[in-house]
Amino acid sequence: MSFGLSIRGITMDASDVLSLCKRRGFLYPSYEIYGGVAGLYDYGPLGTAMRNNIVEIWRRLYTLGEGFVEIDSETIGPEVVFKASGHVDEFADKMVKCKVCEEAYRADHLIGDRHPNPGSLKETELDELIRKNGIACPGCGGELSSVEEFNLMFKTVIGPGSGRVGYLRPETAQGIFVNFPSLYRYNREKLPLGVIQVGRGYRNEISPRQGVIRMREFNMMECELFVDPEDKGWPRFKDVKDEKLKLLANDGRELEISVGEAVEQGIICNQVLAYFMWFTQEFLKAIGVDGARLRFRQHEKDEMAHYAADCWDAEALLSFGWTEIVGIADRGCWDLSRHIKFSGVDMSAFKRFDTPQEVERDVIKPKYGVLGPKYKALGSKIGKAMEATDPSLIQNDSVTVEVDGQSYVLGRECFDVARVKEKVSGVKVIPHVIEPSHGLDRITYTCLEHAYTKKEDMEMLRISAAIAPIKFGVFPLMARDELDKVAMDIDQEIRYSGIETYYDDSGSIGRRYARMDEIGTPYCITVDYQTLEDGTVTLRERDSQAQIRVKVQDITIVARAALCGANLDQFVVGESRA
RNA sequence: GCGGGCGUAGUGUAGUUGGUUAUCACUUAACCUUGCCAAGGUUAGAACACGGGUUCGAAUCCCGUCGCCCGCACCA
Repeated sequence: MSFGLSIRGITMDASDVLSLCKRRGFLYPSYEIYGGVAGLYDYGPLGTAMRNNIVEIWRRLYTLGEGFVEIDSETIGPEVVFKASGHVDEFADKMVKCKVCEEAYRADHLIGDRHPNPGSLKETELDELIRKNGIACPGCGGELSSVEEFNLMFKTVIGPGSGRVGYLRPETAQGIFVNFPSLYRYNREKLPLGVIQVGRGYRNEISPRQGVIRMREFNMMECELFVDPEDKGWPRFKDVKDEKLKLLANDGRELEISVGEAVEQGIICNQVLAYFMWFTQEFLKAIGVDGARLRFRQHEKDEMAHYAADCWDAEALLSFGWTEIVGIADRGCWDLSRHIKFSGVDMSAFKRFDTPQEVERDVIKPKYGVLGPKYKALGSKIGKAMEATDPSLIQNDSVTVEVDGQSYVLGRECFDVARVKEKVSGVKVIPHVIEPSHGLDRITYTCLEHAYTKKEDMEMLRISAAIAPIKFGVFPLMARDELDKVAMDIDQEIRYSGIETYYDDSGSIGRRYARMDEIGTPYCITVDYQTLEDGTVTLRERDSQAQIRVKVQDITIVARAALCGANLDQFVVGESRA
């Protein structure tokens, strides 16, 4: 594919990156002293710091930038939540496999109409039906294995004894949906309402592979944006409509196109989805994901999740191939509708009209004076039922209502039809949900792999300064003659100003620079003999290896300016060094 | 779950017709040295995945377990 060609030449072995990550404290395989567990990884000191930086940038973009709110919901949920979300049925498939061709099938599908409700059967019952009916592999006719449940959610029990069945959440999203009524009230009953959540999700993957790309316990940053279903525009869309996106549409087209055109041409189904695709792209670039190795791929129609109306994945090119790191879906009203159905709670939003509308309509007015004597105690019940009946249902001058399971036909003598005026100040709508959902571990790993460079056995991470776990290395050129003391003071001053540093006085200066390069520290400050004479130090930039001299007294201001990517010329004293 | 491959210091490795104290490099730490990009020296630390068997003797052969990697399948 054409996006691949532009990056040909960057060949990467994930094991190099993972090896460095383990060696330098970014990632450790979990429980390694016991042999490890596939699909579980721990973040080391540097990995944790870096991931925290990514989360903080993301959080600020959504809360400060877009005015969204953040919540933190539980990771354990009762079964009904995941019945409503569809995960219980989607996850807990009863599977059989052909012993010959190894094709896997859903057991209940194979039963077909040999049973009225195959989906309700237990494994042993399914087994029995398959054997009794001599059902074989539909593909090759081979013998089938016994039925096994493939449950990709971690099941648990809430409370002692037999308790309630619960699951570890497979996504953070449901925690937002179930809180929608409270959040909507919090937002003073207005749409749009954006809610974000950062947290862990759990999926008992059959076969986790590829390092942190598919984990059994993983970190997500999810946003659920509730919008008016009839208005999927976005106020800031006009500001970004000329920005470019690289798209791989599900009609097979690959194109680089502006956000505005993509919506006009119907490639992306609405403004708000397109806006957040751009927003996602900017976020990813800001933390150091390589734009040349980033694209958006539209889900195939049959690939689309059970809830999605349209879905685009932000994919990064990694050594494993193009890998989904963010999914941006229009989930329509699916989630809220399901929770309405399962909980019985009204989770609609009230869409107030600008001016209340007067609506005239006909209503049935029962004549209680006639109903009472005729039906006695049932009279008022029948009357209420008649009031609730639409006058268009009147047939042959009579209306039929059902009360306590009994039908009553009421003739014209029992009611009038009257025209009434009603004030309607709005309508109830079920909000639609736009969901940018980020795989935090995959994003973190992408930053590491895209930052990884190797020159003649020298490995380094060109991590963006914004997310680098250590911002400044501080060294004395020699650990003597007071140089170390001065360097320690500078180190402390920068740390106390809120910037992460690493003090190092062991080994040659080159080795110390190399150590910092390897963990992606963008800048190093070195105290040398000139420092003692004129109060200046060298500031060395990682990628260019260029050095400038700056005043010790300016050091925290310079440090801050450097991290913001500001031009440092105004701080330079004397000659710079290549 | 199936098929294949593989488990030796933090990392990468040598070592299998069974044979003394398990090789080398990098890394790490301490000291010396070192006036800006992985210099050098001395010393130190650190490994045969686990369990059982065969044998006078097992990293090496056999059996089992566990784990990892790759493919198949699965992937909301």
